[in-house]
Amino acid sequence: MNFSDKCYVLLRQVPKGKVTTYQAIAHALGGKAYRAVGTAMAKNPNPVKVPCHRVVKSNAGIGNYAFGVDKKIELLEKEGIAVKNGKIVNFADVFYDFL
DNA sequence: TTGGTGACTCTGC
DNA sequence: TGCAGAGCCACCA
Repeated sequence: MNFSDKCYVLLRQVPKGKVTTYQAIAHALGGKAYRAVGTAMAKNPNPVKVPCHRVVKSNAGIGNYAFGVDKKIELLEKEGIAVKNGKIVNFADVFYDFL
């Protein structure tokens, strides 16, 4: 299992209605490979099984998404996560940590 | 083997 | 408080 696969496994633990961050995933994998997490998400082979739209920036920003930021926001709002001005509303409430 | 790249983060000003 | 630059790390050619 490579780094990307580990990212995907962690991500699948994030329940619907919650989000996590690139930073949290990197820390859970025992490092500071924030950018590598982003790279892994960008190459996500199966967006259906791996909810990469639930990964946001550590400052509550949306970050990016393979199908566009608008699509990412749409998916998040469908799960009950409010997004305003490109940021997660009540970020602390919906944040999922792997600890 | 190595250098470039990127869906980011952190720190200093 | 906001911005810019440096740093980080895995992946790929």
